[in-house]
Amino acid sequence: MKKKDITILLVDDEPDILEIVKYNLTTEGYTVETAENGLEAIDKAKQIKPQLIIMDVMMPKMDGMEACENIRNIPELSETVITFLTARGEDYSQMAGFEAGADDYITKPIKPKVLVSKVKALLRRFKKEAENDKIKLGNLTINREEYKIMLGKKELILPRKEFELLALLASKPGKVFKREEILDNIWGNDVIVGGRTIDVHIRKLREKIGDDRFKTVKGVGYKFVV
Amino acid sequence: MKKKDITILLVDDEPDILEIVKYNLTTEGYTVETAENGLEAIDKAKQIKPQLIIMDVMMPKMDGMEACENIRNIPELSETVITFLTARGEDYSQMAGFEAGADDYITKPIKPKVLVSKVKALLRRFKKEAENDKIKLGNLTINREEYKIMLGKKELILPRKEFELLALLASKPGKVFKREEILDNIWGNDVIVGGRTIDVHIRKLREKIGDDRFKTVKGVGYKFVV
DNA sequence: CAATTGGTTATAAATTTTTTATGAATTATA
DNA sequence: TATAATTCATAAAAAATTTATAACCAATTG
Repeated sequence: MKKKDITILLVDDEPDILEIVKYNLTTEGYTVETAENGLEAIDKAKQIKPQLIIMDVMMPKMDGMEACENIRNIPELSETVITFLTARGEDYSQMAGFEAGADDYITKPIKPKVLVSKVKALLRRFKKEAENDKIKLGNLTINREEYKIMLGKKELILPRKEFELLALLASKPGKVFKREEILDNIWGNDVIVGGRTIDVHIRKLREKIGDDRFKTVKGVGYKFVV
Repeated sequence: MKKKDITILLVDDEPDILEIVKYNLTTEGYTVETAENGLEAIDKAKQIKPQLIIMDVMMPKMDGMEACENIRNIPELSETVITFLTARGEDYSQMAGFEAGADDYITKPIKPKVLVSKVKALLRRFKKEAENDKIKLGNLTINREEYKIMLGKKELILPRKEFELLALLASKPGKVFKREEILDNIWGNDVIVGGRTIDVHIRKLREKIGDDRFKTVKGVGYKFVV
């Protein structure tokens, strides 16, 4: 499952919060839907079957708690993770919230990074499904679960960075991944590495997987070809 | 959109910070404007419509927070990304800033490389616009994602400049692109190249794609014909 | 501490890009 | 029309950029 296919339902009565949280999650690549109160949330949840619901506790019409209980009773949403937005210190709501079936809390005021990493953590189990997917390309199989590569009959164990790089390039054979793109995906955009780091990893992959599978597009990046 | 067309508004009351950050971003190729307080920032933002505003939180006359709120209320700047400069550990500012409509934070002390990569990340969504599309013209297909050309059944890999030139001309078949226009688009306004550079690239394209596809309009420029 | 991994650096190699020089084509002009 | 002046085409050389690779170092792991 790609990030884009992960839908998050965001419920809050303050448009400002909706906007900024939605922005941050959308930027991360998730699909985000919004609702402004509990009733609307239940409706939307039924429709879009989100993987995650982020919901304010206090809302007009129907508060988060009540909505949560309702949603928990909908069988097709049993897999959905529900997390509450709550003002820091509102301990009582947490207790009550857990009884209502919430999985986690995010405290206000919201910090973008905390929010995003929390969401990622909560969605990990959904991503795992995707990660378990084996990528098969000709005689090459990338098995994420066991972190190994099958090259024909031969089994290869790659170090993490090499594995990730291969997995990235192989996730879209033919596509040229720009250096910047590779760095963002595998190193993260805060990590600074020298200009030759990618080359070195590519070389190692070429040694192990085969020289001809990795094409250099000079001035642009690299691509994996089948 | 080329980097040069991306304008960043930098707001800080310390001239040292302005200078060093401006230097780093200018070196990267961005156009950088500066302001020294919130009031000036709002003025300038209206004028130059920057894609990104990097603003100190604490400033005289009007602090970053207030300026941020103001800017967020200007419709034509709704797409502008705002990020704060904040001393590490100033958590309180993050909370408040988030509510004021900030998108991200950069913590002081500023590390140039981190700054630059962060800026790149923030601007990514603007750049993404023009990136992913195939141009099809008769038996010629320009595939930007894979950085390759299909000429009938034949696959061609062009060097970057040639690829960009072809993509530019082919983006409007029939239109005559003036030399100046080509230079602006592919080399950028401030890169100075000799008078024969374009010709040479055209010749290479003619060799690879076909002599008759590129028409010379003497005294004006070149056009691509189908 | 030995082995592995992730990363850097220096240098070589490859390729791309630009310039240069010369001739051809076109346009302007006497 | 002949001549001069522009402008472009082309091949080849030169310069600049970008990548490949080996060797090395630091951090981590067991």
